[in-house]
Amino acid sequence: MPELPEVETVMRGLAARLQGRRIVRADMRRADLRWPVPSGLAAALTGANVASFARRGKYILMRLQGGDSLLLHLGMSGRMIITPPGPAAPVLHEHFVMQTEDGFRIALVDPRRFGSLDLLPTSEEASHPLLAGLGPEPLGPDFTAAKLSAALAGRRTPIKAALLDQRVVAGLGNIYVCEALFRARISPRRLAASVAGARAARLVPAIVATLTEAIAAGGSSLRDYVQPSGELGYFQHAWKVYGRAGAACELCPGKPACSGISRIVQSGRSSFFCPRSQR
DNA sequence: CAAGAATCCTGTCAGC
DNA sequence: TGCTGACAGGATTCTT
Repeated sequence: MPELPEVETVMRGLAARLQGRRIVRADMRRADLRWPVPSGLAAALTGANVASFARRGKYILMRLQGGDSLLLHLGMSGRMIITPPGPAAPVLHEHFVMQTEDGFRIALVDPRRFGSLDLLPTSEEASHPLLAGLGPEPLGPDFTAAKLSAALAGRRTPIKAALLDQRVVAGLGNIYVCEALFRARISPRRLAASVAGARAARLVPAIVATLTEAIAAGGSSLRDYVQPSGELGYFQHAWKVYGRAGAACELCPGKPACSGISRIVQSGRSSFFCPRSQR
C-alpha cells in the first residue's frame, strides 16, 4: 500500500508523537516479518530517547539518542496505529508496539508481514544493504531529467517497470507510476531507453508534482496526520487513472477516438493508462 | 547481465 | 450463505 507520499505522512505523524520523547517500553509480538527482526531490537528501544526522523524512499528511519537508528518498511499491508493512554482493544496482526512516557501506544500492524524492522548504527545508514542501492530521492536535488535519462539509457524494459525499480528512483510504487505517466502523457509500454529529451523533461516534473500533491493531500486531510481511528498516513486521493478502467480520460474530453482508461498487466502488475493520449 | 516469473503472507471481493 | 479463485499499493530471489 504505502508509497512515498504515504510513508512521508506516516513519518511526520510518528515524529509528531515520538520526537523528543522517551520510549518506556517496546514489545516484539512477532519477529518473523519480511526478514527475522534482530532479537535485541525491542530491548535496545526500551528507555531510548527519540532524537529525529528521516525517510529514504519507502523506508522510515527513527534516530535515537545514543547512536542507533530503527529502520522501518511497511511492505504491502503495514500500518502504524497511534492510540492515546487508556485501555486498548486487542488488534489483530499487531507485531510491534512501543509506548511513550506520556502513555501513547505506537503499533505496527501488518497482516501480510511483508514489512521489515532493523536496528543499525546511525552512522551506517548510508551503507545499510536495504538503503545503499536506492536511486535518487524524487523530491531531492539529484532527480533531474538528465540523470533520469542516464539511468534509463540502454534499458530494454517498459518505462513502467523501470520506474518501479527502486535503483532508478526511490519511493515510487504502482499507483504513483501510473499517475505520473498519465500526467507526463507517456505510455507505460514505452521502452525505458526511449524516455529521454522532451519526454524525460516532462516526466520528472510530472513525478514531482504527483508526489507533492499527494503528500499535501495527506497532510491536509488528516488532522496532524492521524485519523480518528489512530491510523497514520492513509488518505483518500482522487486518482486519475489508477483503478479506473473504463472511466473517461481527463486528457481527451469529448474525443470519440478516446476509449477511456485501459487496464493492462505488465510484469504481473496492473497498469492503467489512456492509450490515445499516452505515447 | 538484464528481464520476467515466482515467491513470501493474509484479507477482500466477485462470481458461482 | 459458503466456497473458490483472482487480486492487492513491495521487493527479493530464482530462472531464462
